[in-house]
Amino acid sequence: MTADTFTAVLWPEDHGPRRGPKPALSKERIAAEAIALADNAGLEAVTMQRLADGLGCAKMALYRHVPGRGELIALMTDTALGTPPELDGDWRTGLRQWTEAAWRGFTPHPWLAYTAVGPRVFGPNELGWLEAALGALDGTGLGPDQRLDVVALLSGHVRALVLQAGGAYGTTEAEMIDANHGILAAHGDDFPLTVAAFGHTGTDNAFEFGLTCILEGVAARIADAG
Amino acid sequence: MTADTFTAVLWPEDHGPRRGPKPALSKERIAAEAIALADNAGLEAVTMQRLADGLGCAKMALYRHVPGRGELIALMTDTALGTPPELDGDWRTGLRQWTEAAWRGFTPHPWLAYTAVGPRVFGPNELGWLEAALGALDGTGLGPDQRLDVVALLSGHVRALVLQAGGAYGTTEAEMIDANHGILAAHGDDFPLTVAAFGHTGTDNAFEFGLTCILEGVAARIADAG
DNA sequence: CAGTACTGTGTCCATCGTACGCTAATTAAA
DNA sequence: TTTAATTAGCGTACGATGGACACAGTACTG
Repeated sequence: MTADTFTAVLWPEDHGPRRGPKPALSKERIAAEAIALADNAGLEAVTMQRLADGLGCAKMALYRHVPGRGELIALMTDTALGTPPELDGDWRTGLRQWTEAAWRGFTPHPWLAYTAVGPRVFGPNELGWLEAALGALDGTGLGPDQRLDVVALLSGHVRALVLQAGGAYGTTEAEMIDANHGILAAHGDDFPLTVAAFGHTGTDNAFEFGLTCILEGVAARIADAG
Repeated sequence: MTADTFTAVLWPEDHGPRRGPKPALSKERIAAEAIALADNAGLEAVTMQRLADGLGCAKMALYRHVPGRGELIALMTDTALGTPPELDGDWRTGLRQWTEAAWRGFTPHPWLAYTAVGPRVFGPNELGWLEAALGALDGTGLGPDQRLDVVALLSGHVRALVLQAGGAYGTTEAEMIDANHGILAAHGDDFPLTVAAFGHTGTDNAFEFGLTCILEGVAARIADAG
């Protein structure tokens, strides 16, 4: 019931010639403006009013093109994901390319980590990304379930890193870091290992570390299966 | 500035004897009721009004104990996380215990996957979980940054699995699955591998698969470092 | 007993998503 | 060419939300 409206927005059908006035708005324009808004001011800044202001139209005009806010966010999400990358090489280099492309794609749109998550209706771009990753795993001895697990593992890693690097919008990331430093200064005796871990300046590449770990583990499973 | 209020809620200071009327409410009661509400009806059902109704008080009474909704959610989060587990054995069995305990802890509170994420002010329980995981990694040759990376990897895996298993609250998970089946039925020609992957009934244990992959990869890095 | 600090409450407000009906524009049918 | 059907954008209105603020009563302190 509600899911139908998501499908309608994400998979538009080509209607014939329409009758009324020429539309001044379009799903594409709305999505582009909403994405820009979310990139600049965070997802919670994407309100119907602000969106309409940015587009120079009335708030209610948006509802002619998008049934509601949820569907709008789904549309933003699939649009911002963009078209999937072309992969080459064996499964390992292919998956590495895939994950790095996803990382590059997510970085300018940190809010994707909140919207491209959980049970949801897939859009064409998202399905394309999934298909590309499964293509890299084709020919390995992994079963269908396990291939999906691997994709979930890699996309989960990208999301986690985006969240870690990104920052909450309500309060600044620097504020949070300050607050946590203050907490550790006050209660650090109870958490010595944590204090020690945060004491060192983080110079390593968390994305690379996690990606290598995952691919190493997947290689072991492929070796098992083969 | 805003982060201060989070610290104040999560790390309460012991004030001396207070003067006014005996409080009928407490942070603990509020948190418990809010957690129950979120477990039953989803995080977005946790509204100040409903929370007050459940507690039998006026909406504004809540603000005497919790400065705002954000801080309330932070409090719910740290409370629902509970106390960290005791680990034994080598790093590998310790981390496995840790991750399985987190998985068991998250399952009754799927909304944790949305709240225990991103830059945020840590509460005592959350720091305790972190300390426990770092304890398991103590003695391995990994550097401080890499230890934090491992913990992020494991907690990210738990979150991803909770989201996958849980379900969106707005629309039923079954609805979403139906919608996606319809989409694949209509546009499946463009995504043959995806169709094939979803065609098989998922009998595997995604949590176990991912956990094993990650631990295998971490073992390789520890071997490198050692 | 006075004063003071604190809890719970009622009222009020800006903002949010969105339902509904009107108007004007455009094309299909007569 | 007229007329009817359909559609885009808009204005108004409504319920729900988070929260500011002032006021009441209550308990401890002097």
